[in-house]
Amino acid sequence: MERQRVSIFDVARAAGVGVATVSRVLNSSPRVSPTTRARVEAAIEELGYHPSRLASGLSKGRQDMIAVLVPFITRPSVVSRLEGVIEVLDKSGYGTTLYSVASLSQRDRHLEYLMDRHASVGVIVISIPLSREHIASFRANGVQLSLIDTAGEDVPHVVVDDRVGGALAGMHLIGLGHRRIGFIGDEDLSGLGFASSYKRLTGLEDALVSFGRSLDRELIRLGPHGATTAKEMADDLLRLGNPPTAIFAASDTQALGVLRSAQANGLKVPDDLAVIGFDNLEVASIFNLSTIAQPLFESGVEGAQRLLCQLEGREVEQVKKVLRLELHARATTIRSAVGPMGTGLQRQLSAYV
Amino acid sequence: MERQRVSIFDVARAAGVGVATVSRVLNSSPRVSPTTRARVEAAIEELGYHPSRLASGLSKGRQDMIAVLVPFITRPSVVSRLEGVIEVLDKSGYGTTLYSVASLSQRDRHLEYLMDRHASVGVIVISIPLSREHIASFRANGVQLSLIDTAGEDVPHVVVDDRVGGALAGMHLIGLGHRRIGFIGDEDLSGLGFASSYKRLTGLEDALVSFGRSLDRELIRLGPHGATTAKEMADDLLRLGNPPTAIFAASDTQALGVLRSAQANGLKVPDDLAVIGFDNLEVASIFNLSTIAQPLFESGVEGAQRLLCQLEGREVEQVKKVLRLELHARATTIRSAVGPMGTGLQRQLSAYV
DNA sequence: TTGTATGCGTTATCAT
DNA sequence: ATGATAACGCATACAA
Repeated sequence: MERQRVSIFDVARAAGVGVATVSRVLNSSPRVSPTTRARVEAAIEELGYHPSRLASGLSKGRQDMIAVLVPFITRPSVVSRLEGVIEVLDKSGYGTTLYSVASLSQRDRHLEYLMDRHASVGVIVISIPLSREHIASFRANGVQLSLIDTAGEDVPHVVVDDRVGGALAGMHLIGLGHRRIGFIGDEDLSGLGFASSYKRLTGLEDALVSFGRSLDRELIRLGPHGATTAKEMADDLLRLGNPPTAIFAASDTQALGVLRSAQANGLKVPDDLAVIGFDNLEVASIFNLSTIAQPLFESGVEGAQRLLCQLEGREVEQVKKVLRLELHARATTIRSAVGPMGTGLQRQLSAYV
Repeated sequence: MERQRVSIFDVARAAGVGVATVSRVLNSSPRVSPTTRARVEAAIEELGYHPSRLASGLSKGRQDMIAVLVPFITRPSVVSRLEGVIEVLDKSGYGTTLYSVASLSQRDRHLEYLMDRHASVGVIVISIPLSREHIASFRANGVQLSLIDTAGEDVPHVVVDDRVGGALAGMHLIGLGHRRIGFIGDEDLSGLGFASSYKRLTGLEDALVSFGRSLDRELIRLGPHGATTAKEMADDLLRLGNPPTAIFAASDTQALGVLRSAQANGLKVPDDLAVIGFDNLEVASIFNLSTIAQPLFESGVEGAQRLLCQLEGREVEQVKKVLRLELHARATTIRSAVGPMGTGLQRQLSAYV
């Protein structure tokens, strides 16, 4: 048999006060004398009382919940960001609700629900582009918004410059003498409009153009995100009559597939093929993979803090916050004593952007 | 300015009916005539009405929310499970709330909150051991429970037999002629009581004992989960006067670290050192890593389905569901034409358990 | 089949 | 400083 819920009324009776006083104690209002406060707190402890968020939310007209909208929770980069978000939210007193979206319809369904102030006070969106209308609706409904890895007009967002990141990778490879540079990136099958892979490619083009060269369409392969498909695309590239001498992968996960392809094809890295990724996941340092590092966890922390900031009524000082990218040149682009899996001297050319 | 919320009352007025009728339509009660139903639905559409989960929950005495308790969201294995859970929950009509726990105090805080029927109708716990008292409390409060990768008396749970998995790995290595087998696993710093690493070690011991041998404590290293620390532990093992000829890592992530260590130390895999992992993450197939495969995503799907089953009032047919483990013998234990990173013949000895 | 009225557990507005 | 009471939006027992 389920025990009866102990309500604010029970506490009030036990403490010999009115419900309003108990409510004041709960919300730490200053307008209550120390003695009664103590009595109430004792009663709360005694009865093992827990306030109902439901009732509180209904009464206040909004729920003390923060929703987090994420795509493809399988991707390590998304998970790292989410981790940062949770870290902050967890000690904030707000509950965290997770909404995973993998398709347009799912996105719209979730967004429509989240517009409701009864659902959450604030929403954190990770890597999912929002339309002007979406943002306007949130605003109209009084639901705060904080964006991570995606931009939005007049909405606090924390991003990196993917295009600059791509250029960084390109410059690095060009500086090493590479002229035929392949690219392996994402094809956006979901229709959600992920742009980071494309932006990184554009950055690569920037780098090439600045050296009087241009992007070779033949050396570009786009496909579903993942190491396995990346390997297949790299195989494809390496089978070309005039294959690339370097490959820039839009993520470390994909770079792993490229690495795998190189070895399967008997190519030495970085001599026969140079490889650079993006993200700087743990696996990158393990495999001595050159990469463009971006602060994933920090982006989550930052995004969550900015939402909390708004909820406290403070203005976010810097609506658009750009996090730094950093080139980590390791053994898959730079020859060292021991090769890409070795422990040789690991040069970290940190190019701060 | 925030627009006024449209409530069930507005809909009732617009449709010229009572609120109860609207409520019946919303909850698809059969006790409403087709014509009025149509009128009400039209009004709902017209006004863009969305029922408030808050109010509904308060009225019903419980929220249509399902909480998911997860540890270390960074681990790919946990993420895969969570992915499965979300996949199912997402099309169930319930909301999904995520609670991440990394410490004992965090676990207790979250559990205490989740006991509340106002917080959620059901709770899914991933990989976190629950005490008898915890389980009893959930039951007393009428909150349904479903466990994944952790056991519980009389509570539906889906698990694998980690000990058998360890034995499987052990038998495989022993069968290949290895006698000095090292183990690299997790040290449970959190105090939460994760046991899978330990169970896998016990399984390895079972295998050794069945061959008249015993576990060599000298060859065991436990440390914080991660590829980097695993590499360090492997380095340590390989520096031994009489180093192991094979290493069983408690997870693929850790096996990656071992692989890295082997190459850094100039050891050929699998000739100088055989390596086997656990989980069969995507990275395992990419790197041709031998491993004990467990159905991670499926465990999430199964766990979520079992909770939904209970919520529909049906009994879960099989309280303890054991998922199958499978040995994938690949190039890090079995010599092939191209070695661990190659694409040679990939034998998959599937030992169903 | 449909409408009325009450309760769910809080917060907030009044009084006192 | 404190207490009584009206919302909050919905579900449901009861009445019609």
